[in-house]
Amino acid sequence: MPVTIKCIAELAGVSRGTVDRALNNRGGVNPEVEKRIKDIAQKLNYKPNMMAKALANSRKSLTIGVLINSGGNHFFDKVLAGIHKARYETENFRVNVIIEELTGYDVDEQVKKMEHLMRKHINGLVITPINDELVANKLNEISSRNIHIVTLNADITNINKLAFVGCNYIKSGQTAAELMGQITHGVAKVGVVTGSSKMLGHTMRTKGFQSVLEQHYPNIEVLEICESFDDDKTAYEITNRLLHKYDDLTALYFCAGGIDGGIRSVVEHNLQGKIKIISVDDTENVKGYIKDGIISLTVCQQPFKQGYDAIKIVFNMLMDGKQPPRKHMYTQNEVKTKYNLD
Amino acid sequence: MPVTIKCIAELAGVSRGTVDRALNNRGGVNPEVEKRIKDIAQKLNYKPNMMAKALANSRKSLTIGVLINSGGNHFFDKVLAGIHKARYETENFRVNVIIEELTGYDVDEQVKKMEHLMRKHINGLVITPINDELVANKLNEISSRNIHIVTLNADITNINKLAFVGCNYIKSGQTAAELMGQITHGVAKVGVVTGSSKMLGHTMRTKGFQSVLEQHYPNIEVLEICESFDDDKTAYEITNRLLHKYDDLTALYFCAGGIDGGIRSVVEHNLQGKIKIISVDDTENVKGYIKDGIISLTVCQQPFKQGYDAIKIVFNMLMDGKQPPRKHMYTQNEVKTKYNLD
DNA sequence: CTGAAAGCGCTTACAG
DNA sequence: CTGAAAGCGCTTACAG
Repeated sequence: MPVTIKCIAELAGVSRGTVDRALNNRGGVNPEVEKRIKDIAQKLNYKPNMMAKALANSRKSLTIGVLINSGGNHFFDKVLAGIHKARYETENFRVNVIIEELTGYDVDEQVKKMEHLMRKHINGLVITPINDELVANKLNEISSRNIHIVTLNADITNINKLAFVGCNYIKSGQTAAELMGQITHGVAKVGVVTGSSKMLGHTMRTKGFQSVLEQHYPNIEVLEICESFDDDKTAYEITNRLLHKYDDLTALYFCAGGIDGGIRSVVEHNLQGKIKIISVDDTENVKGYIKDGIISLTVCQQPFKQGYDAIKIVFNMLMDGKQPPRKHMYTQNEVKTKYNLD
Repeated sequence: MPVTIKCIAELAGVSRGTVDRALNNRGGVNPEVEKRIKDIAQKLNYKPNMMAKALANSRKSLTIGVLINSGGNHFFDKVLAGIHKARYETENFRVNVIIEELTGYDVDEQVKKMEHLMRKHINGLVITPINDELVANKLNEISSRNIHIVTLNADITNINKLAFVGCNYIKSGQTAAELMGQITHGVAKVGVVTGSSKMLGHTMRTKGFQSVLEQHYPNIEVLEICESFDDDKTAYEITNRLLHKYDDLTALYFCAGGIDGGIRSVVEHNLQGKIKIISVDDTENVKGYIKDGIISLTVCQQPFKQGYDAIKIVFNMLMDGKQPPRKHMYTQNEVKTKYNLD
């Protein structure tokens, strides 16, 4: 028979309302009484019943806004699926989740959409922010209005947020480097195709990749690091250029969007299976390349979990005032190859 | 404003009690009325409020028994942690989780403990079964008494169960083989140290391992497959024997318990870093070997999630009669190397 | 076969 | 500063 607010009320000789006010620091309780109540709760190891809390709270309704750069980017399909699952689960609590999708990385547009969400009176915001000062300023303005912010998949510095949920980009790059070392026996010349130096995550991945090579694999040389801007056409052209320029190139690391374009170039040069390729994420196309033996392995980041957890973190804060356990909630860097793709 | 039982009651012109009885097939409702109610619910897309259901149901109390072969086996530490987390979360619903630990694989003892749990009037059972006929018979007897069974980490055939939660052992072995192929450039002589041919999972791992080598890596030869019975001392002796017998051995696959013993032998022969080693799971010791570069990589199986999900599946069945989505709930085969250990 | 009422544990507007 | 009461949505023993 678990301890309830009723037990505590009886032991403290007060009403249940007072116990509630004391335990939840709602104010307006005689300090001595409050202390007595808290002591009793402590002693009995009181643990509030979440279901009952939720039910009682369901008279108010909350809304969480989501602003996500998922337009035209299939990586985000699974992130969105995770968001939808969390949305479904939290419906019972009268929380609305409104999703705004964005294509590309236009700062003004992102800020505009943030303002749009504000007008809908959101109580929490999940966002894939562009790492830009204008965005940071707007986010700080939002957070100053007591709206809880979680950055999802991409992070931004100097803002007041509840948490970041996403990939540990450094470790992602390090893991790729370590495996590159292992599958090449430590001897290779690598071309790196990244996204954009303006994306914090992309930069960290290449840094992690290089640092491990420098420390542990002196005979792996990074020939060049090029930017695809997450675009297939650009990635195709870059890869073409790399393959022409370096005829001793033996490996490629695709660590951002545009993988399809890069692979097209490799196949057109009839180099599939001849150069070692490591990539990130496991979109349907990447899975196909792995099955075909074109890509050796890919380092993934649990996109579904990212979407799901981001919503749940805001939700927990809104419902119970519970902070997430850490500011940086990293997902696993999952290495996938032919036989553990799903 | 979500649809509630109250809305439906009003529209159907009956009481809320009747709606409840109809929607949950509790019987004793006029068939025509029942149909009318169900039609309305359908039309309004009624979705019961889980919190309210849970609260109302919390007057009955349920108990889930756990019988787990975790004695003296650190692999199960995380499985147990997952079980404890689920136990904590389900406490609010008045479900008791009682855990019985078992050391070793004695059939009689396992059956005895099952009977012991039966006397505590469990409503569900989570078990790591020994694949033995006596155990199967007892499990079928238990399931015939309407107790829901989930097999955890180890499976058993021919029993009536809700689900199996655990590793996809075949894919675990296949993944190891594929990576062995990649890190040896397809040329190696491998010694395999497995657990016991009587453990379904161990057998499947070695099968998966061999099948991929046969199909895709003709120049990797499996020298011998030996059984450690999950014991460090035995694994140590086996590995010693392998290293003496085959002086052309270039790789080892440790795919069950006893890894510490095997590694001790490798180190005593001063072969660390010289032969490629792939293992399973990520106990603290294994993590150390990976950091030291003795083990190249390890294929893990999300033990925490296994424990957590097993309890949750029984719980969902008990609370809402919800079947798990699949009979075989496989966890990810996670490949871990130096930089993505956690 | 059906309804009215009490209850699960917590919250809150209202009255004092 | 505090209590009594109604309410969140669902369930169930009881009476008819």
